[in-house]
Amino acid sequence: MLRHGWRKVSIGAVARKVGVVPSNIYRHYRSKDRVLEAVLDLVAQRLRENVEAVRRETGDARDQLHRLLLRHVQLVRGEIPIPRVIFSEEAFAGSRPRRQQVCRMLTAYLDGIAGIVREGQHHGDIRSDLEPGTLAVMFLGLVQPGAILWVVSAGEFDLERQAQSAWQVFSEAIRNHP
Amino acid sequence: MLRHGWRKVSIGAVARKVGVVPSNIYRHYRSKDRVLEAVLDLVAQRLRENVEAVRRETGDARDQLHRLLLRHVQLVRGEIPIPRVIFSEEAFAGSRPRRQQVCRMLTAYLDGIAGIVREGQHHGDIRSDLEPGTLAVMFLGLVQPGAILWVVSAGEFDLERQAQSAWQVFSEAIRNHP
DNA sequence: TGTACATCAGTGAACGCGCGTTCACTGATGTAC
DNA sequence: TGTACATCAGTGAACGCGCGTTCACTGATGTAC
Repeated sequence: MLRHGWRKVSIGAVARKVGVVPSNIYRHYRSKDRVLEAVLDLVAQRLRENVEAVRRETGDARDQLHRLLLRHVQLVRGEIPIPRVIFSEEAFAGSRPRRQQVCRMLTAYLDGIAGIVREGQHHGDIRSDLEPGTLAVMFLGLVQPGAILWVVSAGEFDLERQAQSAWQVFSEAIRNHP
Repeated sequence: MLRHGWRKVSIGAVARKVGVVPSNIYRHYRSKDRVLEAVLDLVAQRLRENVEAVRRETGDARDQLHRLLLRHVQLVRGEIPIPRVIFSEEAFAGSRPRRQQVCRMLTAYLDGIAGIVREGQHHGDIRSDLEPGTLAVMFLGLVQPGAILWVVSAGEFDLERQAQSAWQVFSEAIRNHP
């Protein structure tokens, strides 16, 4: 539905997707912008869930990051194409409050990632001389360019492969060698 | 001008920027899509120039990549905000031929980066066990998430600092230790 | 040097489409008594 | 159990704005002779 970015998504398209007539959307949301708000909330929730999930699944920080990476790839490839949108400039499509919402959401996600990194540093699994914030942003960079290539190439680019290869390099780079 | 993505750029805005009346644009371009084509050509040229420039400036592959990174940051922050657009999903804004054009442009840029990596591997400066293509995409990932954060945070995020820090980690990771 | 004509960037008015949004109306479901 | 009423998701028609695009026209510049 959002394969072409939010701006290209008409209320009509949303309505059709839900099996309803366009005007009906306004029974549930004040405006198109408020629909976007709701979708962004949904994505923020997914991101939070992913961070929590990997923390439950394993204790090792680097393993947590690896799993989070795979989940992130799934999110990007998944049925809600908004994540692609969020991690791109399309974030600017909406109103100012919407942009701030995206900013908060990204910051929260980065905090979650940085939190994992910090724990890994305490446990001695991750090099302590690297700033958690920097690594968190780099972490996003492991998927993002691949995601764009995947989209632009109409699905031809092998996103999983790229993510895996990039992860090997990154994982090795941040590893603490005692 | 393109601070809000191509879809938000009206022919009127383009015309105003050039100091001309909207209808006049059609004396020079058949349609809005063709204007985008021209701008994309311009950006492709800038990317090519950057790769060529850093090859001239220094012989060391890792130094070339470092310089290219800084130039890339400048391009993203520069007056032609299209680069931001290209490295995001906004690439989808245009028609199918436009998307393919973006795809070709990115591929060419990645080829240039991979070429530098390959030479560095031959010279023994960069680890030979890493795939040049993978590293090229990773290279883009050193800037891209930062670029988006910079945009979404309305210029508050320190893009240069992030790029520099990320580069340290990446540079060290691909370095060949004899 | 001067005149006639072609060329073409530039203009303003108008058209038309897409799409977000409004509004009066309907029909089903649930609740009060 | 049955009737009256409120609530609310859902509908279709219509409005209006933004914007890409067209068109007839103008005015300056350059070229032919």
